[in-house]
Amino acid sequence: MSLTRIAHSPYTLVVCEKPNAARRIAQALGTSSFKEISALEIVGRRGLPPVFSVVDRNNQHFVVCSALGHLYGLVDVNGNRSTYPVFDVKWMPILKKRNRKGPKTATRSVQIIKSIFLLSQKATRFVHACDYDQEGEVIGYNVLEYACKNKYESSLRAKFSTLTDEEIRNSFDNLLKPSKGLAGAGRSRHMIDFIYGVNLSRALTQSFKVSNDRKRYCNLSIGRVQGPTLAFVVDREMEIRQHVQEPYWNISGEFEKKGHIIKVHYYQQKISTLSEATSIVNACTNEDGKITGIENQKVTFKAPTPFNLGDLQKEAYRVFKFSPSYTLTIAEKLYIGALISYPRTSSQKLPASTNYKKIISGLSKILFLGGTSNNESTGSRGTYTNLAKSLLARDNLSPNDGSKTDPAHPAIYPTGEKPKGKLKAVEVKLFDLIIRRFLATFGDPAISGHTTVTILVKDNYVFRADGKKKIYEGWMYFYKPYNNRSDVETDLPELHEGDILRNVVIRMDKRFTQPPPRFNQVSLLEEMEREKIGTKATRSEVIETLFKRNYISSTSTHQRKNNGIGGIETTGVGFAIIQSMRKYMPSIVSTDLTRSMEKQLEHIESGKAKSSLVIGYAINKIKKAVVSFKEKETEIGRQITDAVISTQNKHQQRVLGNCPRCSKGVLKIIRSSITKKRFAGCSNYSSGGCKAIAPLPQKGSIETIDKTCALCRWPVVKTVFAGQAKHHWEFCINMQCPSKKQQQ
DNA sequence: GCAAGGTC
Repeated sequence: MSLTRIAHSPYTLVVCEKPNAARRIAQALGTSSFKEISALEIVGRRGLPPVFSVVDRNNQHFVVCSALGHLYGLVDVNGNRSTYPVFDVKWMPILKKRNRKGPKTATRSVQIIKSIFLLSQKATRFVHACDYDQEGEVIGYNVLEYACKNKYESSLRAKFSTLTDEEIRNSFDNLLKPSKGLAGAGRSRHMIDFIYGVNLSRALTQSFKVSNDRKRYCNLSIGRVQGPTLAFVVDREMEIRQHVQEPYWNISGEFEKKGHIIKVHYYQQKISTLSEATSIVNACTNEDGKITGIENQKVTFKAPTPFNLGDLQKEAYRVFKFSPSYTLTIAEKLYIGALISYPRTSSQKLPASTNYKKIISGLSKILFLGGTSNNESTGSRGTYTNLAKSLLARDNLSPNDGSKTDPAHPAIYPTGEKPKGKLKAVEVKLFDLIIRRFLATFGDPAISGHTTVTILVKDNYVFRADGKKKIYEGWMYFYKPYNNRSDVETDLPELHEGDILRNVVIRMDKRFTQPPPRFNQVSLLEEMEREKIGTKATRSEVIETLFKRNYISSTSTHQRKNNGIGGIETTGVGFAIIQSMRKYMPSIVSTDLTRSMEKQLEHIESGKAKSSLVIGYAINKIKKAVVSFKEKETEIGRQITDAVISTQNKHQQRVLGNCPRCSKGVLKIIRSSITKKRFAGCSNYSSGGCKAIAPLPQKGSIETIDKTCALCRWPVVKTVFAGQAKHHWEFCINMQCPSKKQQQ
């Protein structure tokens, strides 16, 4: 341990939230002597956040250390997961891994805490320099209170919103008092979420256990964010089921001028009765039209805004069909590879201090060999060389910043670094999307011309024809493979007011009103954003949890409509959970809990309310709910149990689906007596000689999800690897499926 | 094998 090496002079210990921030802060503060000390020298362990020793402009000595997000979390003092209610909780170092056989092993958090403790021993002053938000305040509070031993009150707070040299130096020149209110509010938030979530989750799990005589186990959960999110899906499901289709009629037709066919539609989009529609069609059939108006409009589309995490997730879903959590996982890898900036941001703004030209010329050197299908690279030059050139030729570059901000991080942008190793195909895809989006934010507005022609038939019936033409490509040049608006131009011939058009045909189509579309992963995420539940970094995880618990599932292929692929529907379990919660703890499934909690926390923050009282109130409420829940335990359990068991049975069945080859048998999971490996084979093999066969992964559980591949009609199944339920994987079992060829 | 929130 070489604490002696840094402790020649008295120093201020600076506590940061994450290693990156520590490095930036040390760089900004330090003058010439910038020293990095490995954790190996402090606690004898590698792989922990580095510590920096710097001397600033005023010759003050700083030692900058870092947490790794939350190092402390709440634990149930009792520790028995099957008892509830539990109100006796305390803050403890987060222990993630434990040895299966032996005692708990010290984790990374414990090692970091130990190293910060040692550094704190010789510090004369403490600066809290975590992100300036509620969670950041808590992270620093816990480090200063527990690791540094009661130093929060005497510490000073560095307040900055971006990690630029200027802001950091400025914040250290103007250190504030710690925000006790903010820390109290944050810690209360943890407490309330724990008390509600853990107690109700245990209550649900227990009720299932007792009502099936403890034969089966099913992990059920609910919480302040899970509850309302599940309720969104359940309520939408109800709306869809209760929807009554109403018919309406659409009238369209074709006119002709000098051999050009012009498609027209009746000005009124929906005609509600058959008689009205018929009378219009009858009246207009074979009647020529006269142009009474031509309106030309120039429509401009501003460049897109820089990505924040939500925007990136939406776009990656739209163009690649990546689920939001998958996108975050890939983005994290790109971030760790130093290819993009920090992805968990809600900001749509790029800092003015960014050296755009440097990044862009860096990007122009990147070349994806056969990576993206859509580069316009020429010869051996980089994938983005041409795009970069056209931007670098400009005098000044300013991105089209959006309105959303983030206290801790700028929008997502590529760093301009070249990938060090070979990227996976999905990483290339997401990286390409981020690069092109970044380039496109500097582009000019795109302009297209829209023409609306009004056609009158028998002086009484109004039809319209629309034309669309690209006038100026602007930013779309950079974002080409991913442009949303259809590039299809609808051409109109040259037309003038007063022109007579020959009537070719007028027709009507019967349509029906549609129920609202099912949520997909992205629209559910958007709903959570709108209702302000969860955070940018956790929303997609919560959706994954609902899948993992079998509360929600992807709709079967044949049911896919409206919003296309990946609709989410609720399962029987999801229904049962929401029903029983609505009965016994209605606030947990509505967004009210979040709303009222936020209000209480604001009061704590401003000093108007005491956190102990707010938490006491929450405890009281949960106590009452738990009592009435326990009384009805068997009754609730029965409701949930039926749903759980039928879902479990469904998932455990060995039949994967109908055999697409012989259409008589079913594909079943079979274990080979020779190789002991499992595979899918047709039940019609011995009697009918059907040789349909497909390999299956040998590890993990295989679940049927009532889904058939859209391309080859073979069953689609889901595998979950033990302990990694988050990363379940759906695939068509047919090795010859065209979808597998497309992916190569 | 319980929440939600940080970060790797």
